[in-house]
Amino acid sequence: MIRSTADFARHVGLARTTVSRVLNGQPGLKQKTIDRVQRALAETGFTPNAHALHLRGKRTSMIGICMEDLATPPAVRKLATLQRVLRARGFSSLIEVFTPGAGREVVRHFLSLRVEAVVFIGHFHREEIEARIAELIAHGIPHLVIDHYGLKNANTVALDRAAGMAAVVNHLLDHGHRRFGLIGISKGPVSRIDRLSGIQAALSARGLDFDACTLTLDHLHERRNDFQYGRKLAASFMAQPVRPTAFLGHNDEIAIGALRGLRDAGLKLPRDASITGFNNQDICQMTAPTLTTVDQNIEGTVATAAELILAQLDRPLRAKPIIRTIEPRLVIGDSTGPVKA
Amino acid sequence: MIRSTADFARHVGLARTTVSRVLNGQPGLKQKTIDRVQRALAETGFTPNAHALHLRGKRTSMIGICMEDLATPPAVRKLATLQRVLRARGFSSLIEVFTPGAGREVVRHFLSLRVEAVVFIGHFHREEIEARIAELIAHGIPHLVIDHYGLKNANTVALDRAAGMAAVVNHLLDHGHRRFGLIGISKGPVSRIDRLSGIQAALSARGLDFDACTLTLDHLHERRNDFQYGRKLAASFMAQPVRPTAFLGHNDEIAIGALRGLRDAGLKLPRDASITGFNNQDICQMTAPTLTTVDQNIEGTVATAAELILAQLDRPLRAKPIIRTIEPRLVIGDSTGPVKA
DNA sequence: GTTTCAAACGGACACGTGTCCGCTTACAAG
DNA sequence: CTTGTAAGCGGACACGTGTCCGTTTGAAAC
Repeated sequence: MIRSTADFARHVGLARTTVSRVLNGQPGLKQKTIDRVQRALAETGFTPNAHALHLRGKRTSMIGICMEDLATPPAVRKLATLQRVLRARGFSSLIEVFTPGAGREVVRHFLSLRVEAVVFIGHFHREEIEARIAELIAHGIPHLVIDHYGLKNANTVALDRAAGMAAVVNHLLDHGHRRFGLIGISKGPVSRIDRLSGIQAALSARGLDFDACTLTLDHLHERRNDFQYGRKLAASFMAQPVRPTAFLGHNDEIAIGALRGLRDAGLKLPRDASITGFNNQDICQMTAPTLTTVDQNIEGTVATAAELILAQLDRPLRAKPIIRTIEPRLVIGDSTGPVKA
Repeated sequence: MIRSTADFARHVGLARTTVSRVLNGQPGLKQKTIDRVQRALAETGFTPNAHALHLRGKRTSMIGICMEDLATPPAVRKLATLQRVLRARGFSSLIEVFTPGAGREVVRHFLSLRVEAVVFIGHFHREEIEARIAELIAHGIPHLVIDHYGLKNANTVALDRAAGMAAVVNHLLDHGHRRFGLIGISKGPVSRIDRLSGIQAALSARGLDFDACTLTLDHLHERRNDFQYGRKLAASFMAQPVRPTAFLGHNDEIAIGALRGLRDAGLKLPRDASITGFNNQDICQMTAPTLTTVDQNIEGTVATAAELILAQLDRPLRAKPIIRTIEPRLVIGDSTGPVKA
């Protein structure tokens, strides 16, 4: 078994140094010798040990990617896109799921492998990820966070979810809606570009009061962010004495669940109610009616992210964190329409 | 910047060898010294260079994973599950998309990184993947193929799709159906465990003729395996003089597309027609009616795959390929029912 | 002050690689 | 046959690590 250039050179019948010079394209070699080595290379499939190369000073060309999870379609699409972009630039992707509490091990592992940068995709436990980022900075390793906006000292690329929700709300306001049901959009700690702040901004821009215009029933069911949760919430809304004319879903699954819940209650959409999702997943086109939603512009997000990461590789570490906001795009489907007269 | 145990030892004020002995838990050290090193370790976050460790003889604990694509939900679920299982066993996952023509580079890259095994997930260009597997065998690297059944000399774990389709067909036969429309299930080269062979087997087991009982219109539209394709196919079926009473979808998306197409044409399901999918994705529970489908048992598949891969690591390479077949499970939804009287 | 011994030190080596550099070939020109 | 030179040979080194082993240190015991 050929395990080293020494083995390989023996196999070809040349000195190790000569083979090495061929492999690295150095001059002063007879064409015949070069051909001989190339042929043996193709035959045996020998590949120099990447670890030894790195030890000698070669860059690892590895990028660590920490995923919040590998279950939600938008997260996976970001990962897939990022992997493709990085691969095209000659980098390989080391992927780990950043489970709460195991973050330290994940980042240590990346550090021990001397990755050139670490990308985080998703939303994380704030203190934990900030500690990891601080660790990376201390080691001089570039990092980038996709999605989780508002972290201290973190280079971030995040969708302007507020703008997305504002577009949705404006679209519905234009259709005459004034009472909004929030499906899975809870009130809590909010950053500048979160969904809730976008709703608030859009409403107050038209002189409407947020609390008067919106209704949330999230406390009635265990929060799950999926189809069944949306369905249950819709049923609960139907049981209310006065119900909203439009429903804002936290994501597409939950919106489709709510859509189903409303139809179960006998409503025709968009005649009797409007409903919107978020993310523009494939399923938005599979429902009847098709779902009005917000496209994340994942291509743009990842392109920006890749650019930022790669730009950091050869330069010294920046002191000031880089923040980029991605503009979403409203995708109008058949699930929204004029408010019922 | 601390880049080596030498740097780190200098930082702590100890000899490199002493630090190394602490890191590797050797005896004969004063507790005070151990504590001093541990503390500095926690403070600086120093991690020994994994590449140097491997050069010294330590295993890489890396597994290469070749994906056919990262876009289809079942493939991603397999990846996510496999990654989780491997991580739990202390292995990290190096993921690459195996684009046609680039297979050689991907495998070479894995070899240069001295991965301990390579897993392929999906269906690939037959000759290319067989060449890659031969290359891996020649290098003494264990491999495993998930899904692509029938490859020469390949260790394989694959779903028995024939059994899945047979279960579906039997379910429909029990409901009195005798005319089946194939939605995206084309006749072509077929392996023993492919969907088509399952349909054929189930029909002939009841003395029915395959060609008389099935109808395919795949030639009418460009093959795409998605929602829109299913929808178009359903419309085409509706235009036929005699139409099937049951439709067999190649996957869930296509089935849901067909379901939509049939409803567009005014049919009520399952009263006027039955329809089935394949894969048991989340969306099967989101449609009205819910979709009868076939569950892949991804957990079982991946558990088997992981077990096989890990079992190969410490033993010498087997001469005979290992083949495991996974039994699917019929999931009955509301999209199938008795044939219209 | 002397002895004793645990504990730390530090030089060496191997792992696989690329590169430098002095040495040995072999072949062609004279 | 002598000389010149291009081409290949092979020893050495560094990279970061763990481990072996002989040497030094320092504090406790006497």
